[in-house]
Amino acid sequence: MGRSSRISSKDGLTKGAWSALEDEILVDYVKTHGEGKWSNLAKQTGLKRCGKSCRLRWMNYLRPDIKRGNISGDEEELIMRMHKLLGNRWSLIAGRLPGRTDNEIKNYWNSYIAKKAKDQFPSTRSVEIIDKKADARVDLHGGVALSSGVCPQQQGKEDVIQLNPDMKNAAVTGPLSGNGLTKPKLELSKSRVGQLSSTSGEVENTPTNFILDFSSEEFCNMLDYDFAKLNDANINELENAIEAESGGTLLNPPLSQEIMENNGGFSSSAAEGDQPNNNNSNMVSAADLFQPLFLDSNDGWQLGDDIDILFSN
DNA sequence: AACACCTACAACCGCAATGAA
DNA sequence: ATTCATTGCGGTTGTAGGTGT
Repeated sequence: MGRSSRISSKDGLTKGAWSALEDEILVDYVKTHGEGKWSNLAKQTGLKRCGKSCRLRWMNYLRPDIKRGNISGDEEELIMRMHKLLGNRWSLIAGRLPGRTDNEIKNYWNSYIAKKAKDQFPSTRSVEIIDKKADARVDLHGGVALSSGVCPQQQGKEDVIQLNPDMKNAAVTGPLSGNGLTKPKLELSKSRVGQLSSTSGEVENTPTNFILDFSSEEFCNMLDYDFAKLNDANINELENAIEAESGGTLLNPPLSQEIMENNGGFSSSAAEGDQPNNNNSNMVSAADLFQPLFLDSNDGWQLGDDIDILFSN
């Protein structure tokens, strides 16, 4: 499997599948010189491979401690849990699975777990959160983290909401643009981000600051919890909110003080390290959670494109 | 048997971070 | 402070082998 054709590039380097002889040269080199200095390898051994290719071959295939094939149930469970927590940070996930490479886990995820999860929740609403800045991505499917990238079976039906680039230091608000339910966008201002973060710790519990003080990970955790309980009623509410907001007017009142008080773990003090409160009786519904996202468009927010949330059927 | 399609996975690519010069 | 090389990461691609028709 994999690639087999051997190509010589313009600079005389070989690309494509590695031969047994090349592997042998690489292994011998690493035995003698240790890992690293990959660029020197080609020079010193005459191997017609770039350093990058050598490193990849060693890390993903030739390393003696690599465990190959048959990912166990325990490993799979761990991968799923880690992915739920970290998104597509394959190297971090691989770091928790001795002998497994990031490439292997990525391949396994893309070819097996994602499909399995899709099959498991074929008709459930899904939500995908993408933190482009942190390079984190979480797909929630009825509360279960799914795959990276493509949301299942709803191509052309995504609603996109773009949030601020850094949950810890920025507000989440702004006008929706786009064409209604098909692809609404939530926008924000990076200049405003600076203003708000400078008042952190002193600000009142406005809905904006409610979101403001969470790291993207904490925010994802909140969404994970809330969306496990997402039902048609608040899906509709959310969709109505998006539709109405496309006119650019204030749609929903801010989160009530009552909601804020009932969710002490979600207060602005979370910035100091509090974790989201997972007590059911104190849960904010998905619609409540997202109400603060739809604020007055006259605020002058500009586009920020570092975090996406996709709602999909 | 032949062909088309699917799956698994090795390898490549582009980008960002890091460190040395 | 800047430039450049190296390293590491995640996304994507290409292909052998498997499976279905």
